[in-house]
Amino acid sequence: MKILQKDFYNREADIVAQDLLGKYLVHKVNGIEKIGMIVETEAYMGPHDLAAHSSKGLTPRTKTLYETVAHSYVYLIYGLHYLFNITTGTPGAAVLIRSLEPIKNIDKKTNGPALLTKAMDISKTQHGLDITKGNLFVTESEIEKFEIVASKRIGVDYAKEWKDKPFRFYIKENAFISKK
DNA sequence: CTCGGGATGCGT
DNA sequence: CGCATCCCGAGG
Repeated sequence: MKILQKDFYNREADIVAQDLLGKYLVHKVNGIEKIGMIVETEAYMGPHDLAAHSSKGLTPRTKTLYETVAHSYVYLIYGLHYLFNITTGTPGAAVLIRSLEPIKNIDKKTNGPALLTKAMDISKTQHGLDITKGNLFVTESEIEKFEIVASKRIGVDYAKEWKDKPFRFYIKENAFISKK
């Protein structure tokens, strides 16, 4: 199946976030392909978006956000959970993958941003990788048409005028949406 | 060097 | 609702 290339990611984060729905996230681990269909995402638009890590400025942590397109941005939250993002066209912008529907070789829960990183074996080791080649990438799929729902993002109530913006996207009535 | 907070999940 | 439990950025 066709691997999504840089031109796909080199657009605004909210566009990429919606386009990623229904695509397959693939991670090859020890020769085994773990595959999940992306069913829920969130867009973080860039430094002006107060919910985005890049709004704190260019630091060692946010370097990948500023300087790459189509790379993985993985970080530890609350001291124990890894979250997986993909950098997009605007410097400082990224898409958070929030939920997957298990497709192949998945033996853990995937309906949440920290759950799917465990199930897909994604952690700090996978930070900063080029997502258009190597063992971690996203492919096209033959999923039929579906309806996209937009809503406010989760857990960003501190982000002032940005907290209620509709940058969370998910496939309507999919069973693997992260619970509210 | 300290200190505080955070894009969560789970059990109560 | 409380807890697990850690990295990073700001300030001294």
